[in-house]
Amino acid sequence: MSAQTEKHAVLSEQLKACDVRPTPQREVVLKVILDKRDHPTADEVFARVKSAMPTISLATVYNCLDTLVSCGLVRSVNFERGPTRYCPNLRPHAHFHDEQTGSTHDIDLPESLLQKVKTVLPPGYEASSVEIIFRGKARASTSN
Amino acid sequence: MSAQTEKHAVLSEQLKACDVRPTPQREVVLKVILDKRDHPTADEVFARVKSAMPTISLATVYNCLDTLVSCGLVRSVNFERGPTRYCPNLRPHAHFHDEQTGSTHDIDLPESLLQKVKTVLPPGYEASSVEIIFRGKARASTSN
DNA sequence: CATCTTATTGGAATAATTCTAATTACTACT
DNA sequence: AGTAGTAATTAGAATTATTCCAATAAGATG
Repeated sequence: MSAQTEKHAVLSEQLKACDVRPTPQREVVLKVILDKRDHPTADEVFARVKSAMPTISLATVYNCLDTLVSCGLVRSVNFERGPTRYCPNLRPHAHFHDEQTGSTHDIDLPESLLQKVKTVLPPGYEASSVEIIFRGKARASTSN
Repeated sequence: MSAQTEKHAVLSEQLKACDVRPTPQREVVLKVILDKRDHPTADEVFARVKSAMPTISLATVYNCLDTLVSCGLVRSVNFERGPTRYCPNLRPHAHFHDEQTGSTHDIDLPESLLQKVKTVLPPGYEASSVEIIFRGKARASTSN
């Protein structure tokens, strides 16, 4: 089995495991998000996907992204005003938003910290997720 | 001095202290945000402001909100996809977003926790702010 | 292979925000 | 007070981001 075919099979399995039909569109959307590990907007995903599949529509990209988010293969993030961004990193992590460059960096979060943070919740509050966004400046920045 | 006049004077002072001209529009926008302590969108602020000042324009509401945010009298928050919301609570706090009701609750954050959270940042990262958003369900919910 | 369901498509519709150019309100001088 | 200069407001147009819709296509089920 070629590397290509195998990679394809992996994506396909990930989708099936979430009970969503592994359509070519979903596979290619998932692929471009996993390939370049940044935080693209739907439009940016659309642009990247078009080279592999020129006939795909923007509506489908939105549909696929929503599907991938709701089955947990991709996370969506909203920094300030502006389009929703999509994130391939599924480990618990925070986002650091560099205000000078506009770039976004993932910051791994140990489970212990997440637990600690949840202790500020008054009784009766059940958090299913915790999102942490830092803003500021970073010395060396390459990713986004 | 009447309570009304005095309140007016306070708002006016707050604006001047930030080096922004205390225009009637800015005062009324700030007032409606401080009066009902929820997390309104620009449109909701516009609707509330219109009863006090029917001639105000939506563009002005956006302008005033931007000004108030940048001089630190109001905070802006972005939950998922959707319009920016504005928050009168200036104490350090997190937001709890109740997924059933859609309501948002402020959760006070002790300074010690903020410090603790910042320890996850690698060297070279300087955070000027930390935003924390919980999502989940809360037992008793009234505010938003 | 007929039927039923689900996904995709392109375009129109809506929502949220920003831009623009014209007017109005202040401020600072004289 | 009068006027030049700057800043704020206004209404509406323009832009951006996203969703909706109706028609077609693809896949699953029996």
